[in-house]
Amino acid sequence: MTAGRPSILVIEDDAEIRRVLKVGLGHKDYRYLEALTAREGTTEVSTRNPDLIVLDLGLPDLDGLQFLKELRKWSKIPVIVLTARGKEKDKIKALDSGADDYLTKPFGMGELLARIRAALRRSAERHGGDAEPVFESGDLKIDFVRRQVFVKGAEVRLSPMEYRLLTYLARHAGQVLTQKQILKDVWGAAYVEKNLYLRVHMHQLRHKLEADPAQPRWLVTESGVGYRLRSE
Amino acid sequence: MTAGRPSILVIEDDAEIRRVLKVGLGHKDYRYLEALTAREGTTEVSTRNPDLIVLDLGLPDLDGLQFLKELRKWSKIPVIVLTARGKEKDKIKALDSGADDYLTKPFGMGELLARIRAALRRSAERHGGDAEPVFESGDLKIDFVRRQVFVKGAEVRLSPMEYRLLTYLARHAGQVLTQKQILKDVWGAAYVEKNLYLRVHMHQLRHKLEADPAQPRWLVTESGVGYRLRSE
DNA sequence: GGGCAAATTTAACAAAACGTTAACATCGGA
DNA sequence: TCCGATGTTAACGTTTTGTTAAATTTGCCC
Repeated sequence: MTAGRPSILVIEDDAEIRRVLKVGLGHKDYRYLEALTAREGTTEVSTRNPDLIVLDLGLPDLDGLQFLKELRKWSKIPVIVLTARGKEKDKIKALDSGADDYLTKPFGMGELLARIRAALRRSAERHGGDAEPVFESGDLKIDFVRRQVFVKGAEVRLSPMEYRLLTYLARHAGQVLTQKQILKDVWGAAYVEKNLYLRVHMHQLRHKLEADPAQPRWLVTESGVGYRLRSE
Repeated sequence: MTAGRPSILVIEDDAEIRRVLKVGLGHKDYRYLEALTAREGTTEVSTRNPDLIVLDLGLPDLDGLQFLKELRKWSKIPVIVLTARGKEKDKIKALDSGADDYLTKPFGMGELLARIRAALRRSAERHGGDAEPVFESGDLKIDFVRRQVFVKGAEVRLSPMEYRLLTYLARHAGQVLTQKQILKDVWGAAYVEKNLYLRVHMHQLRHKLEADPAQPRWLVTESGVGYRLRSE
């Protein structure tokens, strides 16, 4: 909501986790809403119009994934997904279905709050409408108009593919992107299986942009999932 | 004049008026081009890419107004319209359709020349952004008013095409321009596929301007994309 | 309008950049 | 310690860009 505090809808069947989240979120910065099932979640979303959703993938009635897919047909509300450890497949499927970020249980409240802040910030920028003509984070700078990339003020020369890949990551800065998503959007739908392309080009980008390519500061890999361009 | 004069396309069916304009325009300051019909005018525009158009509204085949509307879908070339006395309605419609100025017949040559100068100046300003009369970067200097180019203070002779290409790059200095963009704006819309023209002329420009043409300092290529004139 | 010089357009070929691929190394979790 | 996922490197083939010179067109003076 534009006025007052942002509202966060938690869709979660486990009472213990709900209790923790209610305490952690509802106190001062956010308005806390909750739903115990996907069905209930759907009505909550359409009647309360929350600013962000925290969704547990292991729901009793309807699969959380199914809920997400349905939601994405008509809404772009940011969704942070909670998964049980080891359910890597579900996590990736959720991201591919339009989730913005994920957290593996058990998680710390501090981390969840940080990810909520990041997602809300990205969402606000998206709504700001005008696509920023430059991206800046630390000493990495991308000028989309001039098609130039700088590290510490010095221009870096990128190939067409490298530039495409980097700008794609930058436009979704801070967000986890699955390998499939990246390949689909940067190379094209026919290339979703070509993970090697991504590895090689990511390596080249790190080589050109990172001070220490072995310890990347911006182009971080989310093992088992994909990559993320860290912002600031 | 080392770099060619602005070219003006006159679209006019009346032979007498054409004769007057040819004498008045074609003599020294401008290159005179002509077309007798709107159809002919369209091909002239797309193949010769003139700097300005003088258009008679009373054409035999297609209405001059119609021509103007079609033209404005793909080109911003300044157009000065000629109307017969009393056809006020047409005049207004022409301005609404994208004409830059108008003149009522009969008109004096002096007035037409003044309006042409004004329109060309406005057009140059539009393209240059700021109305800078000179471009300077390192020891490369372009005087847009005198149409002269200097390297380390010594004047360099450029062909008309070379000059057009260089000034186009200079007016977008620092920005990467795709081959298509350059071809469309420098050669004309009919030439967007003629990449070879661009390669050859770029080579000639480098030969004339760069200290080491193999390691260009200003006229850099953005592989897979296009070219860019680096500024300081 | 003919003829000359300059400019542009072609064509053929060379060089460089790029994407793709394979083979192998390394890392991190079970 | 094993295995899958990710990182690294170099080579290959293709596409893009550069180079040169010749053919054609254009502008222009007479």
